[in-house]
Amino acid sequence: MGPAAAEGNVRDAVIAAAVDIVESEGLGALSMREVARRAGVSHQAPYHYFADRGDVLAHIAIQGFDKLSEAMTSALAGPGEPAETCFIAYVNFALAHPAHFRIMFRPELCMVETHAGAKAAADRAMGALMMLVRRVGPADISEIDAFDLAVLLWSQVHGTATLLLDGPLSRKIPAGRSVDDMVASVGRLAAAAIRGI
Amino acid sequence: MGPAAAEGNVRDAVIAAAVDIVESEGLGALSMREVARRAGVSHQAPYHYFADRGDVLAHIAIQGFDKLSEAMTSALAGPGEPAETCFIAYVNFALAHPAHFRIMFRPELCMVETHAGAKAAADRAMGALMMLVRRVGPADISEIDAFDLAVLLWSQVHGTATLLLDGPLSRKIPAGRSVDDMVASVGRLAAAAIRGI
DNA sequence: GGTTTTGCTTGACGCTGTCAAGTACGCTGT
DNA sequence: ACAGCGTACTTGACAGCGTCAAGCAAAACC
Repeated sequence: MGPAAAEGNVRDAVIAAAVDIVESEGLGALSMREVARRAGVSHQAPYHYFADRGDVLAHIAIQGFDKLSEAMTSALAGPGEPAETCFIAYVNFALAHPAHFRIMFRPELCMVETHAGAKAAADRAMGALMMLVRRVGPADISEIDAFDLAVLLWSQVHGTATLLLDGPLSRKIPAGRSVDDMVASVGRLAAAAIRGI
Repeated sequence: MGPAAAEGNVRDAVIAAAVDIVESEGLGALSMREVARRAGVSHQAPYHYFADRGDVLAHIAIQGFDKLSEAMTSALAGPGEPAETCFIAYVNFALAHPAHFRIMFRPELCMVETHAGAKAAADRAMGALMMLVRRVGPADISEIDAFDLAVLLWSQVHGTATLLLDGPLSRKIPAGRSVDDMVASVGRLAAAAIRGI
């Protein structure tokens, strides 16, 4: 098979290997030495590109926040009820990129509090969310109310995503019910709830 | 100061030390050897009571799920709009017991999927939630709709709690706004949204 | 063509979780 | 009284981890 770092870039191979491990073996199996092994380089090679383990995870988080921002923005640009399409886009992102999503919201892993790049990427994602609030909220909404509505919306969709991904929810889905169906149904419920405020 | 395992029980001291470490230093600083050190025992003493590291964390999760069930149940029994009081009880539990809460919803840590006791405790908490759904939902609600409503409620409150605890939310709260105020306000919004469905 | 920089590798350190063995002590049966 | 035994640990060892330090071939630069 040869080294996994097929085309040139060790930097990308390291990130890809880390994502791969988390997706196939879980967060608990993630170690930098295993990442290096899977990328086909020595155990210290990753540290030529990243300051430390946290820096690697921070860059995975950045990648994730950017993908999420893009997914939300294009969902907003498309047709359909904005709250509902955004809801589905957010949850689908989490289910399609579980490794990114899990790392993004683990501050002790991705150092989103202290890592400048990760913080900026998270803020960009928050921006996409605020666009949604401006779309679904009343035109004359106050600053405070807009913030509360943003929290409500974000909490709703983030809660669904985390409960599906890491919570007891995935085990609880009634037989014969597809995840997509349930997500869409809860998305409709959420959109209706927001409209009813 | 002498050993931290003041009164008798090493078992309890181990759990308390682990919770203490996570609360003061964060999840990243949690190691069984540090736990043992802080409990004033040898590095292997904890393994006399727990099968392995995961088993310790599973018992912390059990403690957490039981505390959460109790908080939800007594919120439901008390006066006030059930959705709103439960919302506040859930979020307050997360903020008051951050170590428990963080561990409870990290399957790779607390083995909630494979650990029988932890699974059972999580199911008991789900039961408390279902009681809430029966209270706030229409009397003739169908099985499927009750499930979707439960997901909506739980997602809402769980999302708020995780975003406050580990997400970018805690950094975003506008100046002069207390967390309690915001939680209560979002709780009212959520209750209104549920009523409006 | 010598020197610096880049892109790694190899080696070492202390810390980790866990397996294995040892030790001190209270109970129990005779 | 005392051997035998389970309980409640301790001590020791091991491989794997993240990271600091040094080395080293090849490319880039002057």
